[in-house]
Amino acid sequence: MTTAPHRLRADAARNREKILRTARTLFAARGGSVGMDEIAKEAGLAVGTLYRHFPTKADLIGAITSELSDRIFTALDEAVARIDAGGSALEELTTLTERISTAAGEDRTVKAAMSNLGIEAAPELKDRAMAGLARIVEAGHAEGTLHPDVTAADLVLTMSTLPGDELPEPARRRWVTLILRGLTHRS
Amino acid sequence: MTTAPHRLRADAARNREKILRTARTLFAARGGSVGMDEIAKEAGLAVGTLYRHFPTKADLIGAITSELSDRIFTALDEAVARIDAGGSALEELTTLTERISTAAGEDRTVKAAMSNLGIEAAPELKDRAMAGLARIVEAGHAEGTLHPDVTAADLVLTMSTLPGDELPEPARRRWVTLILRGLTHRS
DNA sequence: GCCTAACATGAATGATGGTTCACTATAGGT
DNA sequence: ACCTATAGTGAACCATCATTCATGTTAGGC
Repeated sequence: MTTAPHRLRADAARNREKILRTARTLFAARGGSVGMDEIAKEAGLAVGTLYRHFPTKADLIGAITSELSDRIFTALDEAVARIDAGGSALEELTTLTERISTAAGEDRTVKAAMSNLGIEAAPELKDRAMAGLARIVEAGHAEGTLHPDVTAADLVLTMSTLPGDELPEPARRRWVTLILRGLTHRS
Repeated sequence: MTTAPHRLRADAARNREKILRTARTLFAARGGSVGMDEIAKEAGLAVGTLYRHFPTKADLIGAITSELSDRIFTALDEAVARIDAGGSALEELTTLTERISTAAGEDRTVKAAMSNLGIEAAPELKDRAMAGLARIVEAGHAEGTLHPDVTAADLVLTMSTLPGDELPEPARRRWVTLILRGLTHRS
């Protein structure tokens, strides 16, 4: 993709990892409002070093958000795979929603990424999400467990409005229950 | 309540209103991130004047949020009154949710106030909300239109997670439909 | 062991935004 | 008309941040 001709020097590679690890933790706990200075200090480095690796704060956030997207899409793909292998769509949807809800409660980056999906996410990401969710919706309709008029867009809506750490865990759990009730077919 | 011995001078009263009017509009459109300088300029006043009336930005936001709470509680009380007068709980809940959803989409202060209800709102406010919503829940159970295990806390959850202007109007409408489906009794 | 391209450092810069205050203006009672 | 308590003004102050850059350090090829 990028030209990337140079192998990183050993110390540089080490520092890069330290930065990513630290930023992951701080962003998870307190969101994108943590300062670059604090990230650097916490990583035991100077700000300048941080900027050598990530020319902009947006770049740093982007790198971390990107890692995250991978993990989330993996979970989605696995759910779809299990459904294709004969698994229950309702069960997979439930588990997936619960997992993302928990993650959104524990990591503000997850919450932010999810909120973004609903609105200004790169079309590329949104399309990939829609594609996976569409498979789940299809299977749910075939199963008769999903309300007939529910669409993939509804699931995007569901995922993107999942509450974050502003709500305590029990409330988040309850929330998932209520939402899924609205999506599933009346028995 | 407060000692409030002094009548405001005419020009001061006029300016106070100008400030509130302007702040209402700006906060509605862009949230609490609008600067004090901008509010003052837009109101045709100097910042110092703004600070004479509201010693702190938090005070200004508080004043506006407070006005808002009144309007929202009025809507809630009216809904309860109509139910007491024999109206349908389901219908009132639907209308109330739709109204608040629309308001949250058009006014960021509403959205913020609602989000706050879920978490760090003054117990006084939360209690008042719970009381009104409890009446609706009761009536809904009696009617058989609300899912038996739904509680007032669930309605607080519903109201406090209503999406704001990050979602377009149709998505907000759809969202209300889905949520209400999760709350109402399976027919 | 030397040398230098890579890398790290952290004080300084510039932008933003809340808040203050010494000074000026005026409403409204006399 | 006059006086003064009230009110208004806006430049300046300060804290917070992202970002830069002149200077010092070091990994790793020779």
